[in-house]
Amino acid sequence: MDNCGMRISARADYAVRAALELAAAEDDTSLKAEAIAAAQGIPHKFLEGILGDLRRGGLVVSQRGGKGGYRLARPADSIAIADVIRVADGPLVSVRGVRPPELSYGGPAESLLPLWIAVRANVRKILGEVTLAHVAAARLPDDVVTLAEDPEAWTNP
Amino acid sequence: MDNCGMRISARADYAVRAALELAAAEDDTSLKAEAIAAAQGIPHKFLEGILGDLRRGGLVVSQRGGKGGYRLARPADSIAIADVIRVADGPLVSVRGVRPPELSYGGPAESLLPLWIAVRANVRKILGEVTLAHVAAARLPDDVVTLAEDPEAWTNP
DNA sequence: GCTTTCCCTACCGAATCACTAGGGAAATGG
DNA sequence: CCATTTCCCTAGTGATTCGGTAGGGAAAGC
Repeated sequence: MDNCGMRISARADYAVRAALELAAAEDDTSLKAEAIAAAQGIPHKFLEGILGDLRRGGLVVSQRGGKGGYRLARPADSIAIADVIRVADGPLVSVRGVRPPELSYGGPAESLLPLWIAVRANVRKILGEVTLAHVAAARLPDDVVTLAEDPEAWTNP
Repeated sequence: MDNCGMRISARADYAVRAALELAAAEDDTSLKAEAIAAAQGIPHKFLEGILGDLRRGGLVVSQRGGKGGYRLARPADSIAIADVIRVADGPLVSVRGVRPPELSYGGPAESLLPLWIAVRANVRKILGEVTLAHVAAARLPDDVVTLAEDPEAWTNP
């Protein structure tokens, strides 16, 4: 009972932070996994696996050898946070392990499906519009800033 | 890698559906756990545990014996979906198991915190304004309907 | 050929998830 | 009082996932 309705996994969090380090260093210099791990306090071998996913997902390119490392495959302003999470951790939102459109509800729960869809659409809207460049430059889009400025958004329960 | 960034657990989904059955039956008749389980296709003993949480959370009252069962402790239009999820499953949104305000990020990830806060605020806004009465009557608030009407919201990714 | 770095597979303990089992306690009906 | 019904509580369980480790192999550069 002490978990949470919706959680962002360590994988997703680490993936985004690693991508942000790459976005910040973006001037053709590539960063080594070990450097990213140190900068963000992420276990190095665990991070290697995540960076592999980002590479297989086409978000990052890698180079081996002495001057090797990772860099973004595309400009930072063309990679949304949602892209990173999806590549590292699968679909953005799911209910009981399946994606909302695959659900079917009966009786008074029938309108639950459109509700989950609305929640998902909203999460998509935010995480799909905010890019690595936005976060790395600490310049979030206006609507996101508005949401985050509300002091009530920072209170716990 | 095939999970999801944000998931709604079976507990939360079941809890909301059970509460919706109670909301629909709301004319002082109480429903037995077995009846709710059958109506929504939820494993009966599992549901009993969830109903216990709802009772301890003050959302539901119970009565034992032949004419016993469960009913809502308050009118259905005063119970938000968020209330049900929180009681059944803990905080609405968390990152790596902790709630956003307890996080601390460094370097280019510094603006990640306000981003998670904004996501959480948005989820709260929807799930906090939609009540059991809304869903049970299939009359969602206008802004939620608008979100759910967009055909793009129903496409997978 | 040597170092550096990425890359891959496998493994691990602990926790969590979704559920089940079994019985005890109260309310009702007779 | 007794039987039935229903909720209530504790404990357990198999499967999966989570977060992380270990070890070595393959390529790039000097």
